[in-house]
Amino acid sequence: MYQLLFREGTARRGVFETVHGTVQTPAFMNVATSAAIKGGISAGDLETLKCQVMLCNTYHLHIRPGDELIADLGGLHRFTTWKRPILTDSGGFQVFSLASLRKITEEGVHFSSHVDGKKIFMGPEESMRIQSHLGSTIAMAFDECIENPAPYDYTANSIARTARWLARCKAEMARLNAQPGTINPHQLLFGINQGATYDDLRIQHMQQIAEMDLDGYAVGGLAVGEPTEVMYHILDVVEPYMPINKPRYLMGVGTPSNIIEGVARGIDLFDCVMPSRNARHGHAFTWQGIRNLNNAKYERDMLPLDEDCECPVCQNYSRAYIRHLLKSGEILGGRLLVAHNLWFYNTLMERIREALDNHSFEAFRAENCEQVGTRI
RNA sequence: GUGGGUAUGGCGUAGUUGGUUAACGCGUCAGUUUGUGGCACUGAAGACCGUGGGUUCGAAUCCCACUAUCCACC
Repeated sequence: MYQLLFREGTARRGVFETVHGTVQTPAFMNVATSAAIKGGISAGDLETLKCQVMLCNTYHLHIRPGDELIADLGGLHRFTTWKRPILTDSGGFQVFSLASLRKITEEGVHFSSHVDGKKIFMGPEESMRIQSHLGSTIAMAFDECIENPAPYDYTANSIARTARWLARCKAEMARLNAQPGTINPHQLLFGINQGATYDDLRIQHMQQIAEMDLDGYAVGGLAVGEPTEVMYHILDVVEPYMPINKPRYLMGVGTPSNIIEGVARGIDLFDCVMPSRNARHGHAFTWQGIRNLNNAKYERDMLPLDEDCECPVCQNYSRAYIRHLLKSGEILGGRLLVAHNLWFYNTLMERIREALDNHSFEAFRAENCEQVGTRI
């Protein structure tokens, strides 16, 4: 149950109640594709890092270790020991990212497993069944994330099919939630807006799925190669058609400034692999911008990653030590950077919420966002 | 001491019927990364090819000497 507390311009401050606890929005969901944050961060660490929601992936967990196995073991919460909300992505994005191995039909998508090449079929019902087995707090609809650029006609056909799939997702989710023995009988379902970069198709599809009265709405198919201004434009275009009393999720986004600009355009939830992936490649997000800890200039730098950061890493470790760990291939280097970056992202959201609470979001945005002044 | 082998960017190597800007891996330096098929990807710097002579239009490549190093033998 989402409650919109108030708005500053289009930006929203809200509270999202779930069976696994409350989420203060705007919020960033920490990506744990295979039921683990890459880089060695545990569920216990995540609490310390101020994470509110963990995000896992249907496709990956279906392939390994198998959703039925996880169901037999009591679901994702018990499996991972994470007690707060979990959102599971539907596998729809893999239709896009594994494009060379797929075949899309009205029924669903035929994949080849990236692990062993085995043929896999996933459609709306399969995705809902898997996510029900996982027992996540929020299930995402099974959609097609259209690649960029995409022809108009292809996009029009695709979003019509994604809408039909959504109806099937909703029916199947209702059926599964009502079944005795379901791990999370209150599992929520979010629909996903598509339409590539076409204003009219985006609006048309948003209107269509808004009528289905789902538990939340996501904007998908963005940050897939289009210019940032185009992404912002699509958000501006779609926002008026998103239900006001439902949480809104911008999938896969983004940089700190992308997130601030997303909040400014009425988005409540975000997720992105950047803080973890970039950390593994040596980048630290800081309030002074990105630092590449591989750079030679940090060789003798005994300052913390970010002098303005209160995270456990910055309280204890120096840039020089972390650079050494990275150069030596020690996994601790990546682990410390991932921890710092997740703290940074979760703290960014905290500061955004504080700014909203103080009715100073626009000032915060102007101070930090690259669209206006640029720091992060 | 005798015989034989080897000497190519920081390290390890490729490169001989002599022919345009000497290749590769690692390392170094820098960049990329947006619902994660990723200790990934892209790019850059860096060598007058042990030293000195010689042959040749032309030598990392052939010849001589020297130096260093390795192996075997006395």
